[in-house]
Amino acid sequence: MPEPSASLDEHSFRAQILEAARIQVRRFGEAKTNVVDIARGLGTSHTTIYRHFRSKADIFDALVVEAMRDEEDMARRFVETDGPIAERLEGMVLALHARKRDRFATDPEVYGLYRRIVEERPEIIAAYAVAMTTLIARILADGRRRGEVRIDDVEAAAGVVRDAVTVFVHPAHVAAAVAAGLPSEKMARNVVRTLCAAFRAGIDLD
Amino acid sequence: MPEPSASLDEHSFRAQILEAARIQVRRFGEAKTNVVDIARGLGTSHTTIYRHFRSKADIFDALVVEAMRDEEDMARRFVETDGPIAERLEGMVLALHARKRDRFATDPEVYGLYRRIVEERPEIIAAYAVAMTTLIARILADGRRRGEVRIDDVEAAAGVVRDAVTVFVHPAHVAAAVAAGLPSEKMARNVVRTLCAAFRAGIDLD
DNA sequence: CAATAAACATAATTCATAAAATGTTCGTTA
DNA sequence: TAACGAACATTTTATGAATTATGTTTATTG
Repeated sequence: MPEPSASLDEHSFRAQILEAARIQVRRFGEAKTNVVDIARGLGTSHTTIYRHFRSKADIFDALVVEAMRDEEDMARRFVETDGPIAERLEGMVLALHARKRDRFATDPEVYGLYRRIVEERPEIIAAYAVAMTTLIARILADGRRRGEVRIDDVEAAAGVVRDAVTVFVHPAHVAAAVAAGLPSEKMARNVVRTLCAAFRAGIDLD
Repeated sequence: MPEPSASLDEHSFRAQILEAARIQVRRFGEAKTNVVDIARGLGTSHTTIYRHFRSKADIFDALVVEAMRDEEDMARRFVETDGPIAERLEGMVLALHARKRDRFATDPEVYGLYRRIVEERPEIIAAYAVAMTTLIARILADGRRRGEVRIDDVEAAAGVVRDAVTVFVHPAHVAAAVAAGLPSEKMARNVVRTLCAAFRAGIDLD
């Protein structure tokens, strides 16, 4: 470890910038948030911020990526838990849905930052999808090991779960579902139960 | 029938306006299409168009609704066909996906009109969802009648299918999948097969 | 020397105003 | 008299100058 404190400072400074940016966006919206204001919120100049982030867009991206990591951490808890995979998958999907719903309701401006990522950063979305699919696959592999399900291709089955529940996890769909007052929890539960019923019965996928 | 020809003319005039609008959008894009230009394309004045449509937005909405009806008609063919429901559901979903993919590739400007509807006209989306769910329910009911599947609640099961395949039919997802080069057909087939496996095995839904 | 901010160039945004498009009214015509 | 278009009011958008924001360079400071 050549410089542990430098790395630590870097991390905490990044976190401070992100927190200052979050506060600005929350109060004034994405459109009216500029880098100088973020810097003022930290009592520094905007030049300093550009030593830690390449651009304003990078700061906003980082806020969304941070939220995605939090979700991933939350989802991972269902991987590391014991129990029937039907319960764990259902818990994971409902937790992801609830988290998004909560963020949309309590922090709409910050939540809205997802739009840029969905439109302009497909690789970030793809990476999130890969991470989530991996977590799902671990649960399914667990179920197969315990003889709870009969799945020949765990990867393909995980892809099926990921695709089938996307509508309950994708930020745009969650926002629309909340606005429409849909019974998303019930709908998501039904989808997960159906998928699990198929896995218990056994399926052959490509 | 008081005035059959008036209604017929009305219908054909509407269709002519929509066709003129489609040509304008295709050539110059949504942003640069105005009502006067659409009227010029028909050799009439914009006032005449306003006798048939309340607003420019209404014209664009109608173009999207027209495409949705075409899709619904296409989907209905799988309801009215004989055969195992697994094949019919798979055929329906793949056909809907292929239609969107085709429209996105060959007519991107007109395809892009869906954005306004998704953002600002949730009731149109909801009506489309209801129509599609009804078609799916008819296929599932058919399968139950023939003893092909064991489903206690056909409505709930149809909702499950609708939600699970939304990611393959929603215009935004189709565009993203095409852009990313995903193997959507295979993914969709796997989802439909999984759902049908569950229905064959039997499921109890809320 | 490492981190910072002042100063700067470039890009984006505002603001005022002109132009054009949307949507309505009403007289004309077939 | 039913449909149309000319003329009109209102809203939106295009235009260009002024301002503000972004991102970089350079000098300063602790």
